[in-house]
Amino acid sequence: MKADTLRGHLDALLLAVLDGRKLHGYAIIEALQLRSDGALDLPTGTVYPALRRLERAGWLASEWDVVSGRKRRTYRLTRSGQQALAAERAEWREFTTVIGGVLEA
Amino acid sequence: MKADTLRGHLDALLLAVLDGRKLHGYAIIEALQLRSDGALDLPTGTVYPALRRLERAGWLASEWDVVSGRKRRTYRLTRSGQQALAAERAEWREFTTVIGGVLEA
DNA sequence: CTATATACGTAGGCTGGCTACATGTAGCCG
DNA sequence: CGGCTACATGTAGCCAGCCTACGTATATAG
Repeated sequence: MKADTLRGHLDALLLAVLDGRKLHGYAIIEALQLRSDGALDLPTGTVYPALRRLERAGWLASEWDVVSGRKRRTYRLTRSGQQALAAERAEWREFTTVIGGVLEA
Repeated sequence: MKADTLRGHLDALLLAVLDGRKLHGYAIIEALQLRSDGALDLPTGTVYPALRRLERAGWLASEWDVVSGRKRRTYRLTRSGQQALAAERAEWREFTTVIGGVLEA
């Protein structure tokens, strides 16, 4: 998959992977690998800044915890993050309808 | 639709709209509007440079003609443009499967 | 004691579509 | 006939957003 195609959909992926569960950054990267059968392997330099951005936007909340000596910042969706996720999903459907419609006409 | 989501899919759109017919730049923009029910309204500063790039890549060929006093550069798919379009379509299907799979899991 | 996996983070670069601008013709409306 | 809108092509430079490359640190296996 070309690298640039991800653009504009990163937020949706991060929100979706946190839907209904709390995960820390490293686990988010692994979860995305799993759910995509290895197709998505996001670098930390992409994911960590994005998570902080989403937190600043009020869509995620985080707290530190320590698991076997290692510090983790664990993220969860906020109420408004849930709404943002719903909006992102709607936009995804519209996007695929529009582009897909042109490609398969 | 967010502006940046288009990134990485523009070539596919342009190739697809030229599949089986010849069109000039202005008509390409209109054709994309039509096929997308108005959702896609690409600026000329996006389309014209992209067409020249695709021509340099060997995927399009163009020729000038004059219709009622106005000059038009009319584009058509080359053989290798056809192949590129097929590849773009395959990539689109993979892309939507991967991202859609994560969003709707 | 070294390698690997786990874990977080930032600075700066790159790329590709967009904004803004420049140019010109045809046809319509008042 | 004068101005406005639609038609038609094109470039220079900006900027958002993701990635590359780096830096830091602990736990566990061999």
